[in-house]
Formats: sequence, C-alpha cells, structure tokens
Amino acid sequence: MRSIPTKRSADKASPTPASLTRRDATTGLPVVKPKRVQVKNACVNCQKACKKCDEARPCARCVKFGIQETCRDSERKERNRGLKRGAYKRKSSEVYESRLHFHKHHDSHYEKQSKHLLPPSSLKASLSQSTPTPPPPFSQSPQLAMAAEFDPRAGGLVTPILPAYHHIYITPAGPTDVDCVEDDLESRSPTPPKDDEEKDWNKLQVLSSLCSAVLGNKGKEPTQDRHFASSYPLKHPPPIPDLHQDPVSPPPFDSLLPHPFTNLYNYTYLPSYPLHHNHDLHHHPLSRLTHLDDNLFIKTHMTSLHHMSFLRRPWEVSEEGYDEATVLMNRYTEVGEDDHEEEGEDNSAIEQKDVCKREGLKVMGMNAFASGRGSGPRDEWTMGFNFS
DNA sequence: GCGATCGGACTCTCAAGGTT
DNA sequence: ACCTTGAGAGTCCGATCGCC
Ligand SMILES: [Zn+2]
Ligand SMILES: [Zn+2]
Repeated sequence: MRSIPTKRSADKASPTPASLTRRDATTGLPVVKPKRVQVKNACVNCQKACKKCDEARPCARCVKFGIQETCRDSERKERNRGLKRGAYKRKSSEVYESRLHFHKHHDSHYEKQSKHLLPPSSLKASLSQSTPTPPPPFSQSPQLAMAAEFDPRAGGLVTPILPAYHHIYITPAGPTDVDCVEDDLESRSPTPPKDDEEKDWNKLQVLSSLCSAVLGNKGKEPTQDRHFASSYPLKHPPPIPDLHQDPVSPPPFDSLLPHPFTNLYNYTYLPSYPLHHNHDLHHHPLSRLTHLDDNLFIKTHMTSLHHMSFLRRPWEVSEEGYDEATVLMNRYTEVGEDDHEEEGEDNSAIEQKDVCKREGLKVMGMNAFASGRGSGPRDEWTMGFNFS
C-alpha cells in the first residue's frame, strides 16, 4: 500500500535499480544479491515508514523506537474478483521452434525422415488439429498437496503447509505467440542457445545428481532403454533436445513420424530420453527421465519451479517412506560449516552438500503428490528446490 | 550520524485462463 | 481437475533531506 506522498524537496536523484549487478570492489567479480524476503504483513508503523518489518508483534523496529503499543498488522485489501484478463501468451511455441531447429540442422537420418514425412503443411495441420488425447500413463504434475517447509535456521523441517507455488523467476527462453509461429514457421531462423537456457541446464544437472544421491543411487546411469509405457499419441511432435548438449539421447524414433491415418505422433517414452509433461504447455527440452531400477525412476523437469519427482511403481508411498525421504532430504541439503565431520557420511553426500552450497540450492519443500485421481494413495514424491 | 520520507524495484498472491 | 500466467497488492531498498 502506498502512503500518501508528502512533499520531499529536490528529490531528483535517480534511484539505483536493485537488479543492477554490482561488482566486488576488490575482486571485480559480480556480487549476486540474495533474493529479498518479505513479511506477509508488515505492521502499520513499518508500512508507513516503508521499512522492513518482521513477523513478531511488536516487531523489532517498533521495539527499537519504543512504539510497541501501536504495532499491529496493517489491513490488507480483499482481492477483486471477476476481472477479465484476456488471453494469456503461450510459451509452448519454444517446442515447435526447437523441433524446427532440429529438422533443419541435425542428424541427416532424422532430417531425411522428417523431410519426407513431415512437410511444413502436415506440421501446420497437426498444430491446429484437435483430436482428443488419451490420458498419459501417469500424472506428472506437481501439486503441493502436502508439504513441509524447510528452514535451515529452525534446524530442518518444520511442519506447516506450504502455500501453492513459489514462482521462481527463471525464464528459459523468450515467449512467443503460437499464432506467430504458425504464420511464420518457415521463415524463422534457428536461434542460438541463450545464456539463461545454459544456466537452467546447469541447474538441471545439479538437480539430477542431487536426486540420485538422495535416493542412494550414487549417480548410476541407466543401463538400457526400456519402454516406460507403450506410448501415447500427441497432437504435436514431441520437442527435440539440443543434440549438441545432449548427444547421447537421441529422440525416440517413432515419435518423429506422424501416424499415417491419425496424423498423431506416437510418443514412446524411453528413460534416457527427456520426459515430457502430458500438458503441452509444459513441454521443455530440459526435462529428463532417469530409470534407476524396475520400480524407481527420477523425473527432473522445470516449469516455473525447479523440481524433481521420485516416482515409484506401484504408486504407493507409505508414511514411513515419506519420513525417510524427509530425513534424507535434510541430510543432503542442510549445509552447515561442520557438516563434513558428520559420522558415517560418505563422500557422495559431502559432494552433494558442496554442490548445493556452491549453487545456492535450497530445499523449498517436499510433497506427497496427489494425482488427478483425487484423494487416495500418493502417486509421486516431489521435491521443490529454490535457487536463491 | 540518525531518523523521516518516499520513488519505484522487487516480491508474493491467487483468480483467470488454457488444456486435458 | 490441473496448472500456468500475470496483474494487482504489498514490501522495503536505498537515495535524499533536515536536524542535532
Ligand atoms: Zn514492523
Ligand atoms: Zn511494528
């Protein structure tokens, strides 16, 4: 809430943008500012002064100035309902651009196939087609149905429920309009990888290794491709990974070929191939599925929140399992100075802690995941990570 | 040096919108 | 039902000024 401005004489200075990257005076290296944390509700005094408040009542600032008796929560407006917002922009066009890029510039074998079987007209046709898609083999969406908040200062996990998403402001690539892509599909030139994308990729690698460590898998690579599920048809061709970055994971062959009658893409999941969300909007080349054993695999992917999921078949997560995972998560992410002396800790755990520390990786929460089937057994364990 | 002031950058929430 | 988007609402950084 903005207080009524009182006159401030000769305020002509331009405020320093907080987003501006500063440099360390001695090293010259850029100093990364930690994300500012706000209280949910500032007290009336701090709000009026535009100063930092805290959760306590009276708050520290009011105590400091001896005005504790007037320290109370400020009122918050109720949010307006019924406001029309207009159509949202879609980010899924990245997928099509990525695919186009692939067809134009990668592996000649695939290129030949796609040129032959996937002329621009059929791609356009498939983009606008609206054939119903059967449900995917499992639900892959993170729903923070049950969550525990992680607070290292409080000594680990505290039990309150997390709010819904905590958005994390990392955008892999600039959003474009689908209409625009459809209209301009052929004239588009491939775009070089962006810095942000590279950073996201690095973070994904950290997530993957952390995930392996938490599960005690010690980074074991999947030994063979297995069909996770037979396949399911997609309206659009699946996204293509960047083969420069990920040369060992060719796309599943049949996914490149639209079915001759349905014109749908039969997408077969292979563990070493990036897993994609059933939701078109979530398709992202930086998704990955890693098989650990017959019943356990890891999905790492990124939407607005970096997260990864432990998936178990059959879909049963016992309370003991949940607790166990919580303990593990704490063990691998609670990074303290003297952690390395912890008894019985293996090198892998220490490594993971170092990685977390270096990358500023913080556990945000872990959730037992409630699937689209409503209440009942949890399908998926999800860990939310926050790169601060 | 300290408190008051406040522009605007930054953060967070949550209903609308889009998709299955 | 699920899940992202993004505008609105709110927080508070940091620059400036006046006072002692
Ligand atoms: Zn306060
Ligand atoms: Zn207060």
